[in-house]
Amino acid sequence: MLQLSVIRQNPALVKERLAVKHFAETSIVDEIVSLDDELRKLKQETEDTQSKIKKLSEQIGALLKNKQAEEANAAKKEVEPLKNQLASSQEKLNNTEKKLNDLLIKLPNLPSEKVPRGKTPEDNEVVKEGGEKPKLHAGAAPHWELAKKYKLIDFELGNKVTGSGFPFYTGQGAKLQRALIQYFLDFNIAAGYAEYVPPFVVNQDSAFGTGQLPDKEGQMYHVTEDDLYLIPTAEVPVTNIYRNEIIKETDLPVKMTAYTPCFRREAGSYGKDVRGLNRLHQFDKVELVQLVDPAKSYDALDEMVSHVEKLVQSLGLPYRILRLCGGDMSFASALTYDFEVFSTAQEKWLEVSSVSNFESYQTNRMKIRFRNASGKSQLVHSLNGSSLALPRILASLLENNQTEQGIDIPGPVRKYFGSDVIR
RNA sequence: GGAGAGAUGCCAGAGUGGUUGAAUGGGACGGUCUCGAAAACCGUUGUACGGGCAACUGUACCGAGGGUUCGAAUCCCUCUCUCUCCGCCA
Repeated sequence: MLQLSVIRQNPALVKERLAVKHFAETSIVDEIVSLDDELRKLKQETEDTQSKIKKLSEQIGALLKNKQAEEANAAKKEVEPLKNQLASSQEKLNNTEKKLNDLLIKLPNLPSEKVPRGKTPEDNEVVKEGGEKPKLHAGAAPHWELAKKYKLIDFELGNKVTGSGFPFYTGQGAKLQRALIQYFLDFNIAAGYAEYVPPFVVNQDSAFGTGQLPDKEGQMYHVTEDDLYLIPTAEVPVTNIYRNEIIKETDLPVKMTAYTPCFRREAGSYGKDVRGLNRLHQFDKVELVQLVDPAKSYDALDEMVSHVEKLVQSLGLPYRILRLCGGDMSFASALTYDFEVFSTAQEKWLEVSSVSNFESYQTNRMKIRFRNASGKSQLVHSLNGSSLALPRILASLLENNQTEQGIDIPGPVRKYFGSDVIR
């Protein structure tokens, strides 16, 4: 969530920035400012009363030690009305605090200066295009047909065992999936990211910390019996590793990578986009997370974008990088770059990575801080990005690399896959 | 799942109602000493929020949430987690 101090210092600027995200309820900002004023007054009031009670209690203690029972009783009488007063101002304080918090949670992160204006995906800015779109032979097939032809993925079997959106990867398909994961992880580790295998379910606090709750509750699978959520991305458990921690400045930047399956209910999204591997309820992804000094977070973002770009390039896929417009970016993000690869047989761009700087939006919820040079604790900035989401990479790879003889495996993946081609 | 024990500062570990934000030891940091280092000695060593230009100051925090009391780390209740034993099991 946004830092209260930012809102207090410049409510007008906050409103102006929120407009870029097409966030309409700007009156919330004014409400927050006035609730904050009220909160400080109540706090002062409460603390004054507490202070008085504390002093009297100390006196009572001293009196009793001196066996001055009568004086002690008199002092006790004095405390009584103060306690009533305390109870009532404390109740007001709690109510105000809760109201303030509820409103604070409703505000999305402020978009950075670089975010293009605009409302829909068409307004996203293409900042770069790379790679070659291949010319496919006549009769080239979309990936779901190739998957069937080479027995790589069994969608029907997934339907039978679980339901739609939960495919089986079989034989060479399973092996290719595993090879890609391992290649991606090694690529990240070589760039200084520490590998984790996190839990695939998280508790409420963690889901709240990265912004999935309360905003995107319907997006996650909820294990009600234990009140746990299946992770929609490794970002959730991995970023939460540092929840409520103060990181040593010398340990920054913290760079982490993790492979996990991701579970998304995708409620209400059916139709043409869900064909084949395009949109699944369970998919594999290798994720990057960084926790950095706030002064360096945009450099870190650039570095992550270029890291992911190198990875995509190494696979030889045609790609483009988009800077998301205010209307298309996520609630918690300040600036997001999406990577899309071209799926030649479908003639469609598929999103395979989303790299974002969340500034202090997540870390303020999670209280992830570091101690700065002057000894003060300060929120770090959090960033994350996919490197990469497997199914759409697989889809694009199958389609773009198909020949009449088989499917070519990209150079760097061959040693993991153990072969140059799928036949 | 059953029985028992426990949760205190960076760590270990005292503290069972009254100057306890918390003994003691270790670690870390600063200093003295040294050519340098070790040892020894001295000192410092929490977080959050509020007030103040600042020195400073108020409040809260001893797993979490409630309660008893003039006063709670300390007593009571609920929850969570950890450990030991038994059961089950990849």
